[in-house]
Amino acid sequence: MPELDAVAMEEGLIQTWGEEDTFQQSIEQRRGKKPFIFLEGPPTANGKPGIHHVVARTYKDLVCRWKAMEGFLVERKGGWDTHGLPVEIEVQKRLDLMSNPDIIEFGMEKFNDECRNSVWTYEDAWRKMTERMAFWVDLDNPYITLQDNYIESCWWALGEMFNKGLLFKGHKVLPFCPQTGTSYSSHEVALGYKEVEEPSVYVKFKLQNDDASVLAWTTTPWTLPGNVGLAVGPDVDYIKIKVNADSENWDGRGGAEIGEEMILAKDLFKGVIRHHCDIISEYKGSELVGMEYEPLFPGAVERGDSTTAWTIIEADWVTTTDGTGVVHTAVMYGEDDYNLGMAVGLPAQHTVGMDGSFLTGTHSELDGKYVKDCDDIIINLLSTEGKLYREKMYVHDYPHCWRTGHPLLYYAMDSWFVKMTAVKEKLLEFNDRVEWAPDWVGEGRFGEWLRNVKDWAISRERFWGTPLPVWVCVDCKHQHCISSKDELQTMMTSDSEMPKELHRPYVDNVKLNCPQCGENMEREAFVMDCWFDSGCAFFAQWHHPFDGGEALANSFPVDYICEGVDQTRGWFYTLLAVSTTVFDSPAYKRCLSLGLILDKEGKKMSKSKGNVIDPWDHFNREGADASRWYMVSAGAPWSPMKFDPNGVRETYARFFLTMWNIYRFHADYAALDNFDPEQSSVEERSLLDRWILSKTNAIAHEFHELLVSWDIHKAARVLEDFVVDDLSNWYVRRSRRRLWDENESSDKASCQHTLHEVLTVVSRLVAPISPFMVDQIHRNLNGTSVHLAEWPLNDDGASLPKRDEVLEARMSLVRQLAEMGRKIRVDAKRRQRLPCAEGWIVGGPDLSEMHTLLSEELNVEKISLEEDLDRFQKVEIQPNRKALGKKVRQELPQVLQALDELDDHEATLADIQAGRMSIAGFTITEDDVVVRRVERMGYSAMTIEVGENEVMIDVSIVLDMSIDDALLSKGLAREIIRRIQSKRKELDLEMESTIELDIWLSEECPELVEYDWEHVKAETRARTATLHEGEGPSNVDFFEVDGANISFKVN
RNA sequence: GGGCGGGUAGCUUAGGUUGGUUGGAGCACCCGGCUGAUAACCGGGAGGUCGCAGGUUCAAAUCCUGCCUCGCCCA
Repeated sequence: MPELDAVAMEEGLIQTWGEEDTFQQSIEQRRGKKPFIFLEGPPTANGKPGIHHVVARTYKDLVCRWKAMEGFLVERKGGWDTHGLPVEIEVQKRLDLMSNPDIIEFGMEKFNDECRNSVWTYEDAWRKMTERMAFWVDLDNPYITLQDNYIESCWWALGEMFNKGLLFKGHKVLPFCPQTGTSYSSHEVALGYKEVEEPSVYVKFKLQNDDASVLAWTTTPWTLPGNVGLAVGPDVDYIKIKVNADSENWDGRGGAEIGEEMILAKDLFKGVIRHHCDIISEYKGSELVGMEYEPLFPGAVERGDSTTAWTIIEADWVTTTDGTGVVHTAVMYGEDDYNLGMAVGLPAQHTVGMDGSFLTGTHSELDGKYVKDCDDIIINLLSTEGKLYREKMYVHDYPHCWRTGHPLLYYAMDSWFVKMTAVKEKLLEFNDRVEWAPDWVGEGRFGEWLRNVKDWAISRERFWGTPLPVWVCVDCKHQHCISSKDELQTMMTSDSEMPKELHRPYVDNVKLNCPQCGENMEREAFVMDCWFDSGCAFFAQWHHPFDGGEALANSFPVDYICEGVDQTRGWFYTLLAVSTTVFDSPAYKRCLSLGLILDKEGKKMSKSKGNVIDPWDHFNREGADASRWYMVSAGAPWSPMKFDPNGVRETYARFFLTMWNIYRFHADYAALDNFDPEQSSVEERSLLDRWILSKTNAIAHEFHELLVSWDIHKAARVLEDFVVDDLSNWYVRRSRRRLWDENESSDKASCQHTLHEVLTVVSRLVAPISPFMVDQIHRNLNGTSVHLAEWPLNDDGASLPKRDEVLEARMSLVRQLAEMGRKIRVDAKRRQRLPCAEGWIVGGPDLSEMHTLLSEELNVEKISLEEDLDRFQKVEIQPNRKALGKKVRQELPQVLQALDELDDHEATLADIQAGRMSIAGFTITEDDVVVRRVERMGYSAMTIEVGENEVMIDVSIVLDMSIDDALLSKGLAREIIRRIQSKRKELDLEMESTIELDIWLSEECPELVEYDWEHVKAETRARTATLHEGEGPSNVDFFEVDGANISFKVN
């Protein structure tokens, strides 16, 4: 058996899987079985795959593999997300196209071609990563969001929403750059914050039926012509002041006459008003509501049918942290403003065009000018009209265009919405049906989001995406939403052509005949939010409803999705949004939400920080098995994971190497003995075998239960501990001698069968998480791939070996006693190789069957059960704090101290039993104390408490530390054996080859008796052996024990 | 500002719902031991204000309140 090269083994298996098409087989062999539907959240292949993608794909894969082994039909269709802003930005950067007009000039067709190509930049890298990490998914027949079929399904879904009256056109206030003609996502906005100093103004709004003015503050004077309302907090306190004297130090324009009256928030008045004045009355904000004021720029905005325009209105978000407690409201230039305006019916009219300059008719001095150049003009206008109280320079962070550096304007853009607020109750109800892991993401984070659901703005003023299939009549404004290619064909005008594909600019050229008036209809020039695309994945992947009706019927709602927690408001939401509005159903039954991946310092991984981990570093070093196992066992799936590269190394060394060596131990001897599990059978298993088989049963059940409850990390840890601690460090360690036996023995066969069985079960349990090494092991043991095998729990564990809990408990005790024995030896400075003559177990259950195990482990000649408890043990009384605390409460410290000061525990126990014991006025009963039997001083011994709950027993182990010649001889033999064995290993001898041995014992050596010498010869496979007295020649190996020199030579 | 989650040894973490003996592991470090499956393993040592401050209690890592801090999402 060659040394382990995990990477080579994994690469070899990938090839094997490719050749025998194991993935396809694993599906085909379960054809006809109940399906388990996994939906792949489509990645975008225009970014390089990173370690976080490996994490997500591991969780996706392991659940699918597990379910497949459970007997489900688990088809796994791949998918690619190919639309969206990041794609366009990438291309824009490369081609230096700064703005939408630039793109149009460059040519939309060419631009979209570039986008289409750019989408596949890293497809190969994704494929390689996917294959190398063994994520089994069908990448040869994936769904792709840019394909016409996919788009047609999305159109159909939008058509359904339109027909249900859920689609409407409104405005959305977005950060907008007039220079590039582009609105920005929050991500892009974050790129361009700059600290700037700008004029802010306190403006007097003269009331209609009152002498006073209301004072409002704004940092964007250019929005003042658009003012149509003043917002106050209903519970905020406001005051009316009257100027009674001039200000002593005035800076800049503006001012106030003596006798002038102004209204503002009480809390802010001191910081705002520079004049001497009297407070003449106080109001709650709610009392001001409804008061009318004079428009600042008459005629800039048409009143229309609004009854609330230029009045005071209430808004609960108004605070007194800055300004005047009165918020100037220009409906089209702020999100709060817009929402408030819609709620109370303010006119929604622009005063600024999309080029960033004032519209004609705003004001003669402003019309046609770029708004940011008008601050000064506006301030002057206000000042000369007596409408300015103060100006003040203001420093703040303001978002700027990350390309041009110009300030962004918050601007109400035309936008199409899905009326999610209309289906809020449904969303909540459907969400309740989803099994979330962890549950708090569903109830908390996601539930919170749904309870505050907003209408979904689904249109984007972009080029590369699913075109919005809404056409509007140029004449009668009738709207129509196209639901299919056929419908498009039927409705388009005779001079339109069917688009060559369902993208811009081709669809833009199609005109429809208006069913209302017969005029032409033109498409609304938007593309859809790419989240809409992916939200349609569960049916669009089958081209529903045009094809694959059956595929959908069998696969909806899907059983399982799994993505990062950042998808809560992304994909998790859009799937539910689409399924609720279109299908009146949840989209998925189970959702595993994964934590973010951080570097080992807990920082987010990002290219700029340079702390991104390349998965290939680990694939090529420890392999994909260790990488996957590490990621899964490092913490709960939903916890943020600090990725420590060293952890992968540890996982490899501790778990995989150990597992491989267990396998190799079995395989080496199986090969020597021509072991065949089919041919031979075994009547009776030894105690050790029955124990590890019982543990295997227990661990398989536990592992399964933990997977079911999504505690995947705990499952992995439990299994790892079993393999390392139970299987390797106890079962195999204590079984080595059994397989060394060269004769056929039933005990050896029992051991081989046991290892074969246990390794088979372990392989199957590990397979979903780390699919490589265990497949190799399973193939070698059973001749078939583990991925085609049955899950060990499929028959509720009936095929697993028998459980024997009594045996498990006893073995657990023996192992604890072994540990104690080793500790005793260290304390007594007794070398492990020097045997002890005798050992005693005091108390506890009958472990006589296991005495041999223990004596071998502890190198004790003989272990026996000591019946006379008092020989090595004494009674000790300890407080039962729980019982005593309830009884004596605050007297507990005294009682504890009194108990601690007892010296004759034996007598005290008698008193307690007789009811004669009392402390601080409390009678101490047997329930108040724990009676323990612990080792007596002066013995090399240790005691442990074993049992459960009520029945606790003390068990001690005692070792005899005396030395005699027989022991010394045995110890010497063992020293010699160990040196020669390591020499054999050093010489790289075959296990079965024999040697010629010479030993020289110096005078100081204890006598090596004949029996032990024979033992040396047998153990070291010495063909000839000679024992010399005195110092050995200088050219041979030599070592020292207890001051005596021993030399030896191996040929 | 709001919601959710975290903060335990140098590092990674268990425990926390049910308050009760000395807060468990692994890695790394030191000492010792063992070894013909093992790159391992076993025993010991050192390393902890269980984020901080209050509170409840005879008793708090655990329950309560406030704060600090990190992460994500939202505003």
